[in-house]
Amino acid sequence: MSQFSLEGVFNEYLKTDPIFFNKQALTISYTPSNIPHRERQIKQLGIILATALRGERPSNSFIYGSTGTGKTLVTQHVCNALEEKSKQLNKNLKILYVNCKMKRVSDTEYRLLAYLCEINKLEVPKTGLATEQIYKYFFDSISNYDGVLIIILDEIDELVSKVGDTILYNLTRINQDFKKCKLSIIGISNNLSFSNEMDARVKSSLSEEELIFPPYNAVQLTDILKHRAEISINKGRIEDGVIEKCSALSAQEHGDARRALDLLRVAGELAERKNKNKITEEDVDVAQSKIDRDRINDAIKTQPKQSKLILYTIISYFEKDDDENQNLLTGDVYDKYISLCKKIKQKYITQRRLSDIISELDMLGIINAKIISKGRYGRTREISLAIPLSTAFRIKKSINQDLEI
DNA sequence: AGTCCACAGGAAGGGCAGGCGA
DNA sequence: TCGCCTGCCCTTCCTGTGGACT
Repeated sequence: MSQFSLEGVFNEYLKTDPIFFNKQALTISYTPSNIPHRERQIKQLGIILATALRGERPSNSFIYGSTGTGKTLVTQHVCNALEEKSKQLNKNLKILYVNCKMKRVSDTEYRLLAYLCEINKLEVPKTGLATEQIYKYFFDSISNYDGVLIIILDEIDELVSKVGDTILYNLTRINQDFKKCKLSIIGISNNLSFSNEMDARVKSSLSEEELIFPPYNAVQLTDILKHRAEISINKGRIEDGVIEKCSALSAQEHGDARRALDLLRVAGELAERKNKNKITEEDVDVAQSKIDRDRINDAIKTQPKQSKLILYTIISYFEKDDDENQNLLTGDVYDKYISLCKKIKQKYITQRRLSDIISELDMLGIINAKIISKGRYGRTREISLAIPLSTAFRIKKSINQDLEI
């Protein structure tokens, strides 16, 4: 067996001329000192929250905008500044930030409250208590707090779709029940039509102020990327057109700045690994497919066994390149899925459940499931793959290894 | 205009795993 | 260990629906 030397790998790496000098600046966790093209929103939110500096309750606000439009960044930026200022003025201000999408942290009423307790420095069990009890703990913890409390609920649409709006209703009641604590809620949502899904009372008390974050266009994205590249990538290491390409690709995807930053970062990493002098447009292309692949792989890894089996069934169907070109319908998937389960001696689920799983796979962007009506022959979903065949085959292979089909 | 197909998808609840306090 | 709680995955039962067919 040939002995390969890690020492060699490390030395080789250290010999290369690094492309980045501060890669952190190209990640979402980085908060830049200035946020281009969001001046209006920063000012608007600043005006709303400034009332906290006089010890008054800021209006509840709702922030809308699709992914990567700077909602979270702007909110955190304004809140940080507010916190700083309130310290100078010796005012009581507490800001609790929760990302409602984080699995196992805040995707249920109980977990959200437990998390709020936790970041409010109150220890509660992660599970085991009645939800009422956890409400009591949280309310007790803030009932005597004399000051302004701002709760930021990021991805609030996820929360409401999973657990309903009861929790929001209960939170908005705090101001009536407690005299000292002045609570303001900032809801951040990717879904523009989301507020229509809420109870009218919750909606009216939550949306006292509304801010809209429009998607960035390609020119604005270029601007943002140039600014970030300056503080993260060594001079002269980006080929002309790379930043523009990242911007253009991301502008197509609803003006998502996060995506643009990821593209540039991953392209840089790829170029660095190949020991290239400059990041090229070709690296951006490779980065694009790598990001898609990683996203899908991560999504599939966390899926339950039955989801994997169903996805396996669907991919197997498209693998056969017979010229029938027939559409795959829910009923077909179910039949094929049942025979697969019988073949490998697995328990199988009902069609009702399968229907839900197909919806989930659709939402994950792995398949397209369009509802169609075939008139006399019923109403069903037409299923196709939303990912390249090559990626699908790779996924199938990994499910195969995982489940030993 | 009415029928009927093949589902979609809502509602309610079961069973199990896992965590907690007593 | 037991009882209680939540989360997750699932089933059962049900109503709703778009459009080809009669």
